[in-house]
Amino acid sequence: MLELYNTLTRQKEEFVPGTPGYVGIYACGPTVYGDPHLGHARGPITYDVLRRWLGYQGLKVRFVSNITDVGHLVDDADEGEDKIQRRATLERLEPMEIAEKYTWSYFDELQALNVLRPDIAPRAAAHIIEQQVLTQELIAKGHAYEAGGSVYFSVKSWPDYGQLSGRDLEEQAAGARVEVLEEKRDPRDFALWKKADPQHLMRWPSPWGEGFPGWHIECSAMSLKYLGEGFDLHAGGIDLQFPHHEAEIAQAEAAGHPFAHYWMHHNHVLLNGQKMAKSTGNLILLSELRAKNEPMYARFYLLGSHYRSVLDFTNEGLEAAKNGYLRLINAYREVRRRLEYAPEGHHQGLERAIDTLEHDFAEALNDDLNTPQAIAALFEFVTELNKALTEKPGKGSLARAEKVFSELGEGVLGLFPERVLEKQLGGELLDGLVKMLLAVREEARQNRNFRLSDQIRDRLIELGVQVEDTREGPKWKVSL
RNA sequence: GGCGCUGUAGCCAAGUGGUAAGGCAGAGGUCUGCAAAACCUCCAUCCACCGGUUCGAAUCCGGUCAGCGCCUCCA
Repeated sequence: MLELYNTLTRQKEEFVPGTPGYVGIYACGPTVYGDPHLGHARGPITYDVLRRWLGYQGLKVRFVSNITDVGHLVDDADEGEDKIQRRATLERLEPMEIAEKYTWSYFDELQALNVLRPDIAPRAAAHIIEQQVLTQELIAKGHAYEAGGSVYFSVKSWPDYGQLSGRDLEEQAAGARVEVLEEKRDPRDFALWKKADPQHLMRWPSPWGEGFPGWHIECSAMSLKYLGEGFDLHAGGIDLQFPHHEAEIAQAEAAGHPFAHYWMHHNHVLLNGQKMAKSTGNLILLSELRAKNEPMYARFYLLGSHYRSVLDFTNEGLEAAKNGYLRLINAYREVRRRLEYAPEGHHQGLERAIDTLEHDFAEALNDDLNTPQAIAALFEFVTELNKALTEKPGKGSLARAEKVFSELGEGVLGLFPERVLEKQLGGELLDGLVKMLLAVREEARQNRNFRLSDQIRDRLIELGVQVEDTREGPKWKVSL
């Protein structure tokens, strides 16, 4: 039984889908106006594990994650240049070229991190009609008003506003630091539709003149469209809790559409103790990370801390994650290798270790997606496995061990994609060449010509090939 | 100023009332021609600090200090 921390109620609750057997999840995606950084990966990886875990348990999951390609203004929700337009001007491209370019770089980086693609990745600009319809519903119900070609949501008309973030809006108003537009009836009101200035490039016709949608409205419109009223779970970064998610709820429910039942918020990745953000330049791009390291190290690193905790990224931490990851994947590789020639039979100790892992792993993930604890269970299993391996366990138990790696390690945590396992194998040509060199080296070793044998080994290491001498002869693999 | 979160070994990180998981690093050992991988042993009398509740607290309550986040765009 899965329990998740629900931001709405501020406690862990049993996760019960509205329709038995089916789960609808909406996760806020990025505004595509720049290269994605490590911080952008935390949410996708967290919710990736969630959907994989639900899927593993036999639930049919529909995972929707949007791409914001319009409506996000530079300074605040009411004024200023559109972020994408500003970037377009800078790069001398059409705004949609910018959106397209960074949408793909986002998905490319997530793919390298073994994050499954959303079932639906709706673009805000492709849902202008839906956003306008929702806006009209709000006007009709008296929760929104038109002013000067723009439409604003009337916060005062919706008493529940502030519920998700636990804010007292009366106090908020007094301390508001945003310059207030005169056309707004209340400083807290936010835009559903904005009139386009003459120089604004992204614009659409509407009942209120040419303009573009406000930032918050897209998520209400698209989540309702693809998941229906009262869908199961809405997720996103902790920074979106207010005002973005608060606004989403208000827009949907004031229009008469019951919204999400559960809310999940993941915490930030810090760098040098500070939040990673495009605006401050304090960040590590996923592309940089990928150029220097196997991206799976980063995925493993992120899953090593709980999603609701802040994670301060350091190179030492990444190094530690790398070494731990290697320990796990080495064991997985060895199991696969042994499976090819192991005798029939079972190994009691190994069977017991697998039972323990299955139990502990499930318990950990069911407790609000406690991935650090699930990984700890994996490590304990690997220690037992390695021990059992010295006793030449039979195929039956090895097959179960293999299954646990592929179903829990890869299937649920997404840690061991075939891509990485194949990378270690190196391919047919490399396999042939290395085996040839190792045969020469073995001959040298037989003749106790260790100078030559060590030279061959050292040169191979320089080229990224690791050699291990075992009782069954030399083994090799490409270092990750 | 308002709201909230965090502080566990050299580093990372679980644990929220019953006497400190796991990983990395480190030390010693087994195996090896030497390595590598793997295994074994060791590595917090103690959970920022001070009070309190309790038979019993890292875990609950109050306070102090430190760091961070949100309140404005942000994963």
